[in-house]
Amino acid sequence: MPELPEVETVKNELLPHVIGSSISHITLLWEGILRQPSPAEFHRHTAGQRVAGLYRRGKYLVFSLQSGDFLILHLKMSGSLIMGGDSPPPKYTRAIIRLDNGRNILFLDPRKFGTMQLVEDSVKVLDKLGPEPLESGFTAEYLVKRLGKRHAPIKAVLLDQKLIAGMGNMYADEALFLAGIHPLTPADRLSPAEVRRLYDAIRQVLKEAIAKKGASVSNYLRPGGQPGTAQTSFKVAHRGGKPCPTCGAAIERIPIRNRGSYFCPLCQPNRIPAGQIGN
DNA sequence: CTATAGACCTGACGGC
DNA sequence: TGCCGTCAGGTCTATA
Repeated sequence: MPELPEVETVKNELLPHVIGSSISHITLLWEGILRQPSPAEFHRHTAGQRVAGLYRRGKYLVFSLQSGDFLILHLKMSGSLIMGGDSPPPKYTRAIIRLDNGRNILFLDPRKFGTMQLVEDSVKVLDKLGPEPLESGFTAEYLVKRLGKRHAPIKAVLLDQKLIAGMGNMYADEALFLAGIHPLTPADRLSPAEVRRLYDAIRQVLKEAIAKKGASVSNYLRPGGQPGTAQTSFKVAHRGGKPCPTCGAAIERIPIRNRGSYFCPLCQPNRIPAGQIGN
């Protein structure tokens, strides 16, 4: 699942292929991928445009075009961007960004959740996101302040993109494990010391995952077609029933907000009195 | 403002 | 062999 480290890797590895080259045409094999504008407008405003910059914001990938427009992509759960040539596109290819250097960027997405949109102003799409967790706007003080106002389970709150841009299910589980915090703990019941531990854990988990080029647990592949390796060092995420690397206890999986949450019942003890569980 | 459920999608996998 | 339920889960919208 592409989260911050995966999108960061895609951006880094796509960068040398796109900067300075121009889009000759974007083929939409499944029109539903396009949010806005209409396909006709979209083609008219992307054809011939030079790519001036490529950025990541949260889990969004942003191409800034010579015209001043922004092409904004989101891979959601099953999307990946793969560099290709002229051979027939593989199954699940939903769009092809054709560049004038002969290279193609294939947008693969089996589950059709991914999106693409062209906007004049990126603010409307990106401004609702909270701070980047690896940049200076994200501080322990900020996290203490914001978590103190939220009573929902910390796991659910960590996934709120208005709080931390780019956090996703896998890395939220890993960060909570590293900080020794049970995922159901109400956010406003964490002590400042615990929030500081969580702050450090979030940044550590994301940095390590970027160094390993992201995690390939299902569909995610890097632009060159290679998998990332961050999943090999997961302690709890997607490891239900397997032994905790610290204490050996079986990793548990519980649904929180309809999302699988993996944790170690011994290393992340539940401090909620019986009867109060049941969000 | 916060919180939560449902919708959007399709494939892999396990049980019978 | 096939059928069914579960799991994967980011974000938007509606509702309280």
